[in-house]
Amino acid sequence: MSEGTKADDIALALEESIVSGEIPPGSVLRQEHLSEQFQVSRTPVREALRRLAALGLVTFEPNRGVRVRMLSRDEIREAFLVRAELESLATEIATPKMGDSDLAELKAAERRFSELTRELVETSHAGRQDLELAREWLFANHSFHDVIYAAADVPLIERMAKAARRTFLVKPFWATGADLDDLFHLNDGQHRAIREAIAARSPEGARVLAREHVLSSGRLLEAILDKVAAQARETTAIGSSI
Amino acid sequence: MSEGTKADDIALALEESIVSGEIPPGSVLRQEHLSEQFQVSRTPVREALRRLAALGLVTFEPNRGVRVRMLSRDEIREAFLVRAELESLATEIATPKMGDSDLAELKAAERRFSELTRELVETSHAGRQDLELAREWLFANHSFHDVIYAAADVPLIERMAKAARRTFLVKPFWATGADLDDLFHLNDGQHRAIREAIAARSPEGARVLAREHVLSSGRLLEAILDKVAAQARETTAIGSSI
DNA sequence: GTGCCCAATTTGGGATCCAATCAAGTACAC
DNA sequence: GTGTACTTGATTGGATCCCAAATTGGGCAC
Repeated sequence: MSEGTKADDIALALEESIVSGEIPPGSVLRQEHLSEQFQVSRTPVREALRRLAALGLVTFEPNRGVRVRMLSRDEIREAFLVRAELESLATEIATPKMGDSDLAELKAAERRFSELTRELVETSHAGRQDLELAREWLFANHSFHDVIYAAADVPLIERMAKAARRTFLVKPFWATGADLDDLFHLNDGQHRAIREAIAARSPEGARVLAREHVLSSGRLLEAILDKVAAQARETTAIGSSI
Repeated sequence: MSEGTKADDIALALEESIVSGEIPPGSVLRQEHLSEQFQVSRTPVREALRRLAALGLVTFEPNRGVRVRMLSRDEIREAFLVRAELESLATEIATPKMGDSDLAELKAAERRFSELTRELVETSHAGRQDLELAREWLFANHSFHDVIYAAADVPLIERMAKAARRTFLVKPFWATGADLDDLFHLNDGQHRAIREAIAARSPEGARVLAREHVLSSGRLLEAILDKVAAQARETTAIGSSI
């Protein structure tokens, strides 16, 4: 439809669904079901799944099916380690290359992210769970970093960093609470620091800040996962007492 | 045959052929031809190709075919930048984790690589072109680094670094000559320096050395490519005068 | 030489079909 | 009741045949 082959379209659509949490980790993807859903035969579906498998988003379990990968805590931490490394490199490379318009774009992305962070925290305090807001928030975060990738203009880094970034699932992000506000706002503030270092033409400074920022994002995600896990345990406990 | 599905087997076989230079960059892979070659139908062949495409080894050109990617100088340089970054991280992580047996293994790999480097340089001086030797040499180089990856025990880093490493094609490596000996032996010596830093339990030192080593490997490869290009120009000039 | 049209390939994809495999249930022995 | 073997149903991996659309490489007129 949009562009290229059906297999590509399906792969992209599935990728979106998986990253956004619409299809939860651990699910088994039935070929026939997908072929109905996308109104195609099994052939392009299977090709799309092969692609996702190569990207590490799903795993083939021969004769049993394709399962959406479930990442362990270790794997998530590793993904942030890798991202920290790649992103600091990208930032270093991008710094001397960024013109005024790039910096303006960066500032706009920073501002949008700030707003959404505030919204997300408020919504969360109000006890609501807004998946769409969480998705936008995550998207805004990515946008900020994408400006840097685009300026660095090293496709391989961008590809790999984005691959590592797919561990950053949307789903848990409505599950915040007062005790995480600091982490959220820290995360937010770091964007500004990075931008200022870039504007000050300090590749080394920007590099160090970018690294620290990604690692700190990782700690935020881990804190959120802990919280979700704790909530799940609580729910289970209540459930079992009924 | 070996393990898993046919699509996986084919993908692995093709990957080997491409990296080893048996299938040169720029070739178009015909589905029917491959299905005859591997004695299977087009179905698993196409799935294998999708996987290779996701790994970045080939590109789908809709309705025209699948082409083995041809990397530009820029892309090759970028791949080494990324590898330098990932490898220095892996080395830092691996350093405190490596036991005596790991260090022994590393030393063995280092020694084997030294021998093959000597052989490769000698063979090259004698004017012979031994593709099999070049392949072994490259394999020995990879083995050294693989010991470190294994010790670091971070699968994501390993996967990504190996993806970046596939730019390191075997083919040009018989094309050495006297003026590259220094680079070859420098490269060789750096392995020793890295191992010694690891043995001295200096993660930061090992990290810096690993980074410098990969970047220097990149310079070696670029020098080789220049040489090959120069030879090709020469050959063309002679050819055109006939 | 340039432009245009046609035929041959080749791909993307659909529709069927089948063997191997696995999950789950069932029967059976103990 | 528990453990084991058998049967069954669902699903996958793959083969085979099919066809429309796109690309390519001429040939042919001009």
